[in-house]
Amino acid sequence: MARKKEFDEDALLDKAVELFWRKGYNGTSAQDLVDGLGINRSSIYNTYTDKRTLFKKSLEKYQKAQTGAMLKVVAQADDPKQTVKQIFNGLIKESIEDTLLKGCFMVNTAVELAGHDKEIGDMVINNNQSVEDALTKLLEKGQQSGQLSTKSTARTLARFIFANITAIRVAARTGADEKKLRDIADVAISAVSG
Amino acid sequence: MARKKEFDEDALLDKAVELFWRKGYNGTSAQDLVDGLGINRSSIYNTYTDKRTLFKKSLEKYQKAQTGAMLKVVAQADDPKQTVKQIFNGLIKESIEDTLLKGCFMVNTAVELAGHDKEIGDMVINNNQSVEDALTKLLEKGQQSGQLSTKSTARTLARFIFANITAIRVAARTGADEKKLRDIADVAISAVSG
DNA sequence: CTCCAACTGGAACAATCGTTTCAATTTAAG
DNA sequence: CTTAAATTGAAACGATTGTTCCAGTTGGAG
Repeated sequence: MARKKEFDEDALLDKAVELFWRKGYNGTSAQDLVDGLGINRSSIYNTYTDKRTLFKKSLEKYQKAQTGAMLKVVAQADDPKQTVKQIFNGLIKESIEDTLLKGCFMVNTAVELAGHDKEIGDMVINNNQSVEDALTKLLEKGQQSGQLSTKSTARTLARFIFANITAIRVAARTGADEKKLRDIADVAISAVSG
Repeated sequence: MARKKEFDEDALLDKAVELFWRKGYNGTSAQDLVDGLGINRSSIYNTYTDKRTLFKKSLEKYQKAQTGAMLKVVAQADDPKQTVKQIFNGLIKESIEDTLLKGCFMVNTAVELAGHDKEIGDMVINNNQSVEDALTKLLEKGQQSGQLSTKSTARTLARFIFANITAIRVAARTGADEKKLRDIADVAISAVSG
């Protein structure tokens, strides 16, 4: 047999996520990847085929982590209204700690590529649908327990909550301060409350 | 004296806006500009200095048009709640007619560049502030007439409305259908209603 | 020790990037 | 008609793009 793989593909992918997340697909050059991943140009190409493939794998990894966390939160939620609040609190905390103004990798990709790259656009759409579905389940529970507003369907409320999450992440990318993000979250939360 | 300017700089800028809006700064090449503007490479450079300057002028033109329209709507508003509804209706109409999935030039730029180009980031921040201010005035009027909720300050509500406008434009860029956009707008409107 | 694959370093690829330059042409004003 | 500025076409710039290739080196399994 032969030599073992020296680098941890998974850790490498994390670095790629970081780069693409911060500077986007077009903004990240092959040289940026060589510098940022810390492995040789050749190794990048024979491990990940090409830049676009690496980008797709990075986005996929990010989305699995993100949707995974969301599904976990929803599954464990015994107090849906409190869970919604926690989701926003976590988001705001992340955002104000995000000094590099990365925002959300999925939102950034949606804006940069979804319009002219069908395959990547579909990844974004599928992710959005997963999150919307998870939020719908969460809000349904809250409606059944009388905690949340029943003036709209759970799905409608889920789309609204998802929209406000998106908006907060866009605002974070422009460096909006905590107060602005808090305002958005507060009104959004009260809108879905009974 | 000498020859007159042959092309209409303003009409040319509109074409540049269109290009940058659709494909972003990094996604639009000098060649795209030559093809899209329909004038010579040399003419582009001696009229607009360089690509980045042309981009800034394009963004500036877009923002003047956008903020101008918003200020006009707010100034003429005698029924603030109805005006908010009209803003969302117009937005949704624009979005579903936006078959090229352009979204909003300002939002796209915020996501692509605001994080790593300070000067352009400031243009985005200033624009956002103008829109927020205009919306604040509008919502104040509605609060005074008892039409709109006074559970939050007008500025807080304005930030919330602005956030939902942003979210709708991001969603539009991924090709979201009218129903999804409508859901967001409806809950947002009811959230600011008394 | 040998073998073979993983990996490295670096050169090189053609293509495209943004930009500059220049001679030729067009057009309006004097 | 002359003059001068506006505009064009095309070539060329060096830099960087994404990608490939290959000759070495490394290191674990047989």
